[in-house]
Amino acid sequence: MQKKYLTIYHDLVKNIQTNVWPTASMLPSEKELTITYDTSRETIRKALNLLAQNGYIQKIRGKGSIVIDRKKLSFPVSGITSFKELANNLQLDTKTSVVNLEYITATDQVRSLLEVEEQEDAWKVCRVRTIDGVRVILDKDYFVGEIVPKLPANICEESIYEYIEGEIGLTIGFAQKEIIVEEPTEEDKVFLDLEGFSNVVVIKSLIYLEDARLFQYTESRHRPDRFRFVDFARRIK
Amino acid sequence: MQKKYLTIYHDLVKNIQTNVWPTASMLPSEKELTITYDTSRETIRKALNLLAQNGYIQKIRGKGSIVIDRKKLSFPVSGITSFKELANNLQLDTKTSVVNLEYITATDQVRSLLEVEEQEDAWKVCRVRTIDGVRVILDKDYFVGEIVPKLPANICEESIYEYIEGEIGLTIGFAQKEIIVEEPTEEDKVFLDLEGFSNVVVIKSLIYLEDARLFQYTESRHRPDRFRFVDFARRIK
DNA sequence: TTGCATAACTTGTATATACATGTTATACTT
DNA sequence: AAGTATAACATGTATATACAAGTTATGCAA
Repeated sequence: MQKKYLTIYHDLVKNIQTNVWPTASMLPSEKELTITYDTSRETIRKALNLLAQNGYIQKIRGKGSIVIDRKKLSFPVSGITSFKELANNLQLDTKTSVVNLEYITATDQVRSLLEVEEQEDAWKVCRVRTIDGVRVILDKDYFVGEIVPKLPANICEESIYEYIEGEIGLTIGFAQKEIIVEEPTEEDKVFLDLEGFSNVVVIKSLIYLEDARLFQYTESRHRPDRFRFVDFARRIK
Repeated sequence: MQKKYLTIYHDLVKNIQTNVWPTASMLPSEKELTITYDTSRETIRKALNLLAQNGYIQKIRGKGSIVIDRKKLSFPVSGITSFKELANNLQLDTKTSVVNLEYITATDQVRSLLEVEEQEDAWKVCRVRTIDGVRVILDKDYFVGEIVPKLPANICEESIYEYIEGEIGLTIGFAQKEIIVEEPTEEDKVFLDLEGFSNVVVIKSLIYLEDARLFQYTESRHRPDRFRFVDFARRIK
C-alpha cells in the first residue's frame, strides 16, 4: 500500500509550489482536508507536520496553517542533496571530472574517519566540479569497502548516489555535517581555480545508512565566492 | 497539564546524555517504554520521533531505536541558538560590546529586509563579540519596532533573546538562514581583529515569531578561523 | 547439522474518539 | 454603542485498536 500521508504531503507541497496556496495564505483546515483526501485527521496531521518540519508552513493553534515564504532566502540547499540534483535544479552548466579513484587499505586517518577496523578497505574518490567552465569545488569521498564493494569509474562521473541507492539498493538515513573555513592545501591550489582566494569553505559530512551504519565520509571544498548554504531551523522545544 | 510527550522526550535526552544508553546501544522498545512511563504507545512514539528529528536516535523498523553518536562532529550549533547560550555551553571567555543602538525610521534597505511598511520604525543594534580577548564576531540586528517597542541598552549587553522571550513574552517560531562568504566591509575592518584575513563568513537570518510574523533580521559576521557550523540532516522523504 | 517455516517480537500506518485549548464571529446584555 | 458571554471552529494532546511489515529466535523436519 502506498503511504497515504506521504502522498498527501507531496500533493500539498505541489500545491504550494504552484501557488494554489500562495505565501502568507491559509491552508484549508484539517477537517476540510480530511474530506478532500477522504482520510482521518491524524493522517492529515502527519502530512502537515512534515510540511512544518520542512519549512513550508507554520501551524498556528486555533487559527490554521499559514504558508511560509521559502523564496526569501531562495531554495534550501540543506538536507542531503547531491551535486547532480543541485545542478539540475539550478540549470547550471556543470561538469564533473574524476581526478582520482582508488581502492585503498585504510590509513590511520581514513580509519578514524570511517571508523572501520584495522586492515579494512575503502574507496577513495577525488572529483572536481566545474561550473560555467571554472573549477570551484573539490570533492573527496571515502566509502566503506564492505558496504560498497564495487565503484565503477564511469559512475563517478555521474551520480554516485543514484548508483548507491538505485543499483546497490542502499538507503541513506541521515548525515552529520560541519562547515568550516580553511587555508587552501596544495591539492586545492592544483585542482581549483582559486584566483587569489586565500580561503576555502570545507563541508565535512559523515553519511549514515538507514540502519545507522556509517558508510561515507566526504570533504567538499568550495571556492568561497561560489559557496552558499541555506538552512531552515525550528525552535527547539 | 504538562505535555507528557515533551516530558518523556527530555527525560530520554537526559538518559542519552548521561550515558544510561550509550552510543550505538538500543533504547528499550516502545512497548517497554509505555510501561516505564505509564502511557500509550502513540505518546511514546511522539517523544521518539522528536529524538530522531534532533539527531539523538535512528529508528529501525523491526529492530528498535539505536543511539547516534552526536559527539562525532561535536554538538550541533544548528537550530536557533543565541550567542550567549553558546558561550555558556562552551565555557568560553566571552564579552559583548554594544557598538551602536538606535531607533530608526527604516531605510529602503532595512524595509525590504524586514518587510515593513513605509515610515515604519525599527531597532538597529550593532554588537561586537569578543572571545578570549579577540574581536571575532560582528552582529548587526534589526527588530521590527511595532513588535519590539522598547529595547533597553543594558539588555543588549546581555541576551536580547531572554528579554524578548522572557520580558516581552514573545515566542520565536522559526528562522531561515543563509551562510555565505564575503569580503570584509570597512565596518568589519574597524570593529573586528581581522589580522589579515581577507574574508568574513556571514550568516544572514530571518527570524519569525510563532504566528509567522517576521520580527528580526540579523547579519552575523565572523572571522573565518573562528567560524563553525554543525548540522544534522535527514533524508527527505 | 542444516535449512526452513513459524512464532514472537519489533516499528510503521491508518483510523476513531475524547477532551483541552486557542481564535473568531455572533448575539446578547448593559 | 460598547462590552461581554457564548457558540462555532481551529489545532493540540492522549488514548485505543487493528493490521502491515521488517527482524530475530525457536523449533521442527530433512
